[in-house]
Amino acid sequence: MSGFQRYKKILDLFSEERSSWTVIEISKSLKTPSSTIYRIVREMVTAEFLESASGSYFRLGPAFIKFNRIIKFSDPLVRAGQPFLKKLANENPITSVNVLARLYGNNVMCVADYKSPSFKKNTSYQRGKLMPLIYGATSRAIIMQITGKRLENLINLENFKSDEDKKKFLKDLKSDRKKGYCFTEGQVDKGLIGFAVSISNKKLGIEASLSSIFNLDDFLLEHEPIIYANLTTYGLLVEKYINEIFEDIQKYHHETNSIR
Amino acid sequence: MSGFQRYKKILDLFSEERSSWTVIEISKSLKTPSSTIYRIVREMVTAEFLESASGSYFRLGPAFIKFNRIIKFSDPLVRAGQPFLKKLANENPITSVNVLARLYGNNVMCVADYKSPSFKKNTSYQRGKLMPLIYGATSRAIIMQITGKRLENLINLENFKSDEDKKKFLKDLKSDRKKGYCFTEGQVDKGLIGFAVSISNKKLGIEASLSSIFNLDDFLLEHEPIIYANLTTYGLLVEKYINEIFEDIQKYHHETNSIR
DNA sequence: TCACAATTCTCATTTTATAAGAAATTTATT
DNA sequence: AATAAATTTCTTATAAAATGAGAATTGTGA
Repeated sequence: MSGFQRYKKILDLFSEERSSWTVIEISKSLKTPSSTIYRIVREMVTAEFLESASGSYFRLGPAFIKFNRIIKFSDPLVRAGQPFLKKLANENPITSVNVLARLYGNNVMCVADYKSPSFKKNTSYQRGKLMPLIYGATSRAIIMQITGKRLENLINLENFKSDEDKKKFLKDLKSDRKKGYCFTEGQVDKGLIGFAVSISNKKLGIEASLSSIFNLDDFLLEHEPIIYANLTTYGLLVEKYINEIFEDIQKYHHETNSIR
Repeated sequence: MSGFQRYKKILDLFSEERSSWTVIEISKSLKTPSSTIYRIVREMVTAEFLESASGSYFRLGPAFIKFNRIIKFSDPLVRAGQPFLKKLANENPITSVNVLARLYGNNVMCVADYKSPSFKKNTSYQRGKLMPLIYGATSRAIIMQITGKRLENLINLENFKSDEDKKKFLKDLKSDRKKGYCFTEGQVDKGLIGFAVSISNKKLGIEASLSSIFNLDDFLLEHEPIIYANLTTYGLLVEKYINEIFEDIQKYHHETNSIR
């Protein structure tokens, strides 16, 4: 264990289910002497990546809240897309969850979400949540914009039930790519149906999607055209805004560089 | 520069105003050879604490979104208090911003916020934002629960305009502590007025506050009793729920420890 | 395709981390 | 209040890792 991994391994122990650990527990879990862990934890507490709670427990520190905020207010995708999620929710014909998600390494992560107030069910679509790569429209609209070797590598890391499944998946991907949008039913949460469009910006390295998720019970076929129209319109707008933000950033860096 | 600081120094460069940096820029800024920075940045990209953007720029990575989410769904204060912010907003006589904040090291940080939809003005009260320690009711309700040497140390780090100011501050603190609630006007944002109550849990090491912020223009004296009643009622409820969550955590750790 | 910028690699040297156990401090118990 | 137990820090020789200069490689835009 060396370099940043030393710290990362400790942070990775913390989860929603298990959000506080003692040094002894960490030490046992990582098979590392407690004197070493004490020193490392102390460092991380100083840096506010951990904080000490009661009864010699430690939990994740405020640094994450702080940096999350910086991302939220500066990430071009979130900045451009966030405002449209509420609009989508209001204009969709039925109650919905609306999501911006993007590819991070080999995972799809939800980076912003807005649920209509009347949407009661709990869903997997919440900012920060990792989504399965090959299930759900949200993810599909992301990977359908990826091709060639890169797609192959991504897909090879996934466990398909059978080779048939994999072939079908790739075939669907191809036809969805042509259409420019996609939908899936119950792949992530039972009783939910999702529609999504791709969002991308090559210069910023963004491979993302905008999606609306509905209760299957509420859904009627006649809703479909409106849903697609909304997603397509707002999807394009988000891309346009991302581009504007990109240009702002360019200009800003140009200015600050020339000042120095 | 050693240990975790090595990484922290780099992360600390990123801000809302300047959210992407090239290796060369980092290297200049930290006066460290670029070959070293390249290595460190690579490590952090692997760990998803940074990610590469376009044009050889790097920005904060998805790890922060992930860990922020874990905190949001597991921090006892946020879990207990979040649901009441909306209720407060609905039951307050005038449009308001409602905030849970807590002491982190020498800073007060907002950890949850809910703005009534009709509240138009932008405010400093947003999750993740650091608040000044000695200004505003939000902060006051936190430090008024701290006494003795600890209070002295905290206060000594602050820059008061004069010794008079400092004395007055300490005097106000004392009387507010007796009352159990406090209010301030325009100390953080001009034209806003804030009311707050203390929230604490010794066992969990939580020193926090619940506050409602209003437009000064909307405010009438007759609103005051209702505002205080709401804050006090919900404040107590939040403390009660924090306690319940604490007991759940206890139970959970007891179970998981006895299994091993 | 070429030139230039970005990134990785190599390696001798310096610096830092490690872990066992002792010491100190804090917390719980009688 | 005294004692016991648990938590945390400190000390140290030794092992391991980081550093940085420069070379080598890769990527990129005209």
